[in-house]
This record gives sequence, C-alpha cells and structure tokens, in this order.
Amino acid sequence: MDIQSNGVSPAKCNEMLTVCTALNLRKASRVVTKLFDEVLRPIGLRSTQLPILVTLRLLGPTTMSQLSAELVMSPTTLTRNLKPLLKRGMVHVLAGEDRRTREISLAEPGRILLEEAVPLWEVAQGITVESLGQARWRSLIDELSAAVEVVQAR
Amino acid sequence: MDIQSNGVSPAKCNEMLTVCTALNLRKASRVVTKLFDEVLRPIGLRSTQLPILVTLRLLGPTTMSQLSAELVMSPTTLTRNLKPLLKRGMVHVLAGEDRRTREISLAEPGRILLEEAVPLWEVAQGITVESLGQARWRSLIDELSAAVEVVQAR
DNA sequence: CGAAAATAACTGCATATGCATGTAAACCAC
DNA sequence: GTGGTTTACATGCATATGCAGTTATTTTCG
Repeated sequence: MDIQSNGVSPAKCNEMLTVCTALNLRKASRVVTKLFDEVLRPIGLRSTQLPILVTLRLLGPTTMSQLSAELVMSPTTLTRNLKPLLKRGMVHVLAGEDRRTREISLAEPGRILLEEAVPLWEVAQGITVESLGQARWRSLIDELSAAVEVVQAR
Repeated sequence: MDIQSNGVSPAKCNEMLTVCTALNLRKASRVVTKLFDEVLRPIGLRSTQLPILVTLRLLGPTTMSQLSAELVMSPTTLTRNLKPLLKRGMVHVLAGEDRRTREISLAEPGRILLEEAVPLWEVAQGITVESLGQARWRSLIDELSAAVEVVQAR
C-alpha cells in the first residue's frame, strides 16, 4: 500500500515467518529430529537411518529406486544415507539380476539393531504424542501425509 | 504377541512407517522444501536462506544467538548457513559491542534480494495452500507451531 | 584485583539433502 | 544386430544439520 517502497514491510515479514509452510515444516522437523536422535543415540542410530531398516524389513530385498520411492527420498540421498549403515554391516548391497540395479537387504546385525531400536522409538514417539496430545498429534500426522501426497503429485 | 521373536513384526514396521512423527515431518519437509527451492531458484535463494533475510529485516542488527533462537536453529548451523549469504554480500557480519558476539545485519543487496524473493515465495506458498486446501493447511500450520513449542520446551 | 565459571561463537567430524552430470546396462527401433 | 534412447545408480559440488570440543571474552566471586 506504500506509495514508495522502503523494502519489504515488517508486517509482511511477520506474515512470512508465521505462515510459511516450508519454514514451519523445517523448524518442526529440526526439533523433532533432534528428539529422536537423542533417544536413539545409545544404539548409534539416526532418525534417518531407522526408517531405512524398517522399510527393508518390510519390503525384503529391494532396489535403490524402490526404497527411495518408499521413503520419499531422492535416490541420490539414499545412496549416501546407506553408507553409514553399510559400513556398520547393517545392510547388504549386492548386484541385482538387472545389473544396473542393486539388491539392498537387511543384514542380520541390522535385524538385531532394529529390534533394539523399537523400544527407543516408542519412547521418542510417545513423547511427541503426549506433548501434542492425541487429537492434535493424530491431526498432524494426517495432514503431513496429505501434504506429502498432494505436493509430490503436483 | 508371538511366542518366539523372528524379528520385528511386519505389522509393527507398518505402524512405525505410518505414524512416526519424525519420519512424517522429514518426508513432508523434503517434499515442500524441494518445491520452494524450485520456485526460488531463479534468484539463487534456498529455502533456508530466505527466512534468514526476513528475520534480519524484522529484527534489525542482531547477534548469532538471537537469530538462531528466532529461527529455531542451532547456532552451529546458523554459522554455516550464513556463509553463502555472506559470500554473496547479502548480509554484514561485524564484531559486536560485547566482543564475543557478532552483529549480523541485512546488507543493501540483501534488502533488494528479499524484495525479489517475496513474489516468488507467494507462488510457492500459494501452491502449498491450494494443494492442501485452506482448512487443512491452516490446521497444519497451527499444529506445526504447537509441535515446535511443546517439543522444544520439553 | 585475579582466578574460576559462564557465555558467544567457531571448527572438526559425521551425516543429510538434492542438482547436474557421468557411466553402465537394458531396451527399442529399424 | 547395431545405434539411439531410456533407465538405474554413482559422483562432484554446494548447502543443511548438530554434537563435541576449542577459543576468546565477559562475568562472578573470593
């Protein structure tokens, strides 16, 4: 509404910080990831690594593409994220039948680590649910799922 | 319920992937960040950098601690995130009166870049709001804010 | 005042994230 | 069946993220 601009208005700045979808997601992501990382630290797992083990347990041997699609993560990122798990012998990576592909699978130590991780995950998960309250938390999860679906499909 | 364990049950794995607060936040964060990055690319700004400029515009000259608290970001991370902006001359970093601190401020090119960024931000923001629908989006923002508050205060 | 404690920021390390590009294998068309 | 296209994955580059530990300064207290 200003006749001559003196930069973006404070009001606009406030609005951007308050309602920005990306910023709010990133902030919440940082805070919650930090919580899960703390709880998982005793067994040396990161928030990003646990879902990889869980997905492998569920899918059985699979390819990079499949796994990255399942995790909604770029194949590039998955390549790197597998490295620490591979170094610790938690997963196997073999050449696939189609020799362009890799066959990723959960190694025995990974299966055991996953078992150890579940109770810790329950703790971290419980903290988030209780902190937000069941109703609010349920709502959050629903909307996050919806967001992933609709924005990705765009 | 199994009498003898054969690893974490598929049902449990499914549950973890579906309801994990950290995983859902990270997935949504990746997808939405990617959208904002795409839209902001023409002016060479990342999703993380825009909020820094906006916050500086709002706070005026400030310190690392203040800025990082405002952004809900570790001071460590802020140190690195400022580097690309500093290299491009978008921000000033001077010694503070208390010589342990730095005085961070928005440089003139940063002020201009911020003006260019606003209409692009509106586009990305609009896409997320429309994709989710006003009601769902509003709800999402509210719950994300709540999540940051309660989990951080924990 | 001077030593210990507290504070602000940075660095080394490890991982996370994705674009652009490279490489190899499979597929497809003629 | 060979040459172009497509597919699957990896690498180089740049940034994002935070812990542990370091350095410089300030504050606190005997």
